[in-house]
Amino acid sequence: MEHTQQGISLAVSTVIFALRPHPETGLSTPWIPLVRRITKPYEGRWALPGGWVSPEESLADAAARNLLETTALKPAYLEQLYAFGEVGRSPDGRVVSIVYWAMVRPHEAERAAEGENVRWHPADHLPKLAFDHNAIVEYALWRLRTKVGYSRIARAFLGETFTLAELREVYEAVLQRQLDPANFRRQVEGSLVPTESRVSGGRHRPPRLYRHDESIELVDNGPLASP
Amino acid sequence: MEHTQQGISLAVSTVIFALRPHPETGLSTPWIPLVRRITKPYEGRWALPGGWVSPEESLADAAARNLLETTALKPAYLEQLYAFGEVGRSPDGRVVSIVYWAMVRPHEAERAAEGENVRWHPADHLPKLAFDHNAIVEYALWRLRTKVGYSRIARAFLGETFTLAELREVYEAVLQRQLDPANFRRQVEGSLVPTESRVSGGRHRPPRLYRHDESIELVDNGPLASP
DNA sequence: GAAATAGTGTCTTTGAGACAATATATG
DNA sequence: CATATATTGTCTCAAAGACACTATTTC
Repeated sequence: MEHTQQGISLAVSTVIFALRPHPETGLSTPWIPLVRRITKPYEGRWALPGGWVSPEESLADAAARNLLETTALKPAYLEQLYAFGEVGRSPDGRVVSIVYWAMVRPHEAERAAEGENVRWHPADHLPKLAFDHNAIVEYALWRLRTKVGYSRIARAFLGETFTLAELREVYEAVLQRQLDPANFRRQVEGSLVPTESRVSGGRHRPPRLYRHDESIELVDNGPLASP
Repeated sequence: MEHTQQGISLAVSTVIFALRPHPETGLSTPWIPLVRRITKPYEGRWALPGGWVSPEESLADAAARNLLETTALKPAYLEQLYAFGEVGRSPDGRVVSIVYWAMVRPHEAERAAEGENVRWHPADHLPKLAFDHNAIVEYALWRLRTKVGYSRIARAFLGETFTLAELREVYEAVLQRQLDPANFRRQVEGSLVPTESRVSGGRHRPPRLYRHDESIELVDNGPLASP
């Protein structure tokens, strides 16, 4: 195990969210990729993707690199969640984990390397994970739901253009409740740019496509970022 | 310098807030204690109190211990702020700092050990600090102001009992604007327990004393805390 | 035209805030 | 009683939500 001269190891892990249909209800719901541990503490258990921080990379870079290496995913949004450093959280030495959380677009999520040791799970129905990772995912879910309520990050789950129905379905998937289409439109319309395109093909009035207002930053660069 | 086997040092620092009169306006405003650096990187500069994390203590314990050692203060509220880990933030090796922020009561703040190398400063008018500490204080101030708006932490600046005017002055000091006494009363009254005591002595109608609703937790135990 | 969703209009409720009015202490 | 703050009352405005209604496409 790598560790500091202090005898403390510094790790980075990431809770990666993508939206997929729920296995039972079929409704869109958050999923996360987990990695099966192949080394000693908690061997065989599912865990959050992560690894050690190297001296030449920032914490966010370490999170992004690790995410790419273990799942081949590039996140549309990445934000620091919390630093977990309780003494007994790893049975095998002292580990402080800086945990990030991320959102990936559905097209990106399909490319995710899935296999024997990497698999997606519905975030609200996880097996018993290694370390304190169950509690960490709970907290990340809480942060996702809270932040969707007061910011515009929900659109990180979508592509370049989208209909209001698609955006509403993202909110419904995250918040796990139905939203009124009429009221929803009024709430988000001001921060969206309408395009001239519409989506035809459905057996109903074709909806307009919208685009993100580019003046709104999607990536969280942390408190030190200059605006 | 202590550092990990990874070659990364793990530090803890704390932004400690107490309310005192502003040197110019005389109005109550947030102050923070700073420590003068007596060792090489940024020697002579003011910096946030902090130190290295030892393997036997949690991050929050390390913050509280360090706070006690350098300023002799016990916080009424302590919460993790952010983990700062940019590569170049210390000119002398790689340092990752887990930063906490704290609130202390006025009675406690008076006991603070002040001297040549420890001094209180108004948080909105600081000298050029060591490392990235100016930006960190900015962020802590932002967190304090934001959180006062949607939670009940403001009362961590007060003692056991207090009048509504005293509580309102805390909000006014943090938010830096006047609040209507009538509307303020209605907003906070539901979460306070009225006592039978009143404060006499002023040349006006004596105000009632209130107490915290004990069912509301003041200390932030982090996302892993079981409720 | 039937079905289905897109999109608009309107009413109610709720909370924040401005501000007037009344209450009760001290000197 | 004058003064000063405590405390209550009332009005306005804005946002959220419920829900009726109109629009436009495919089949």
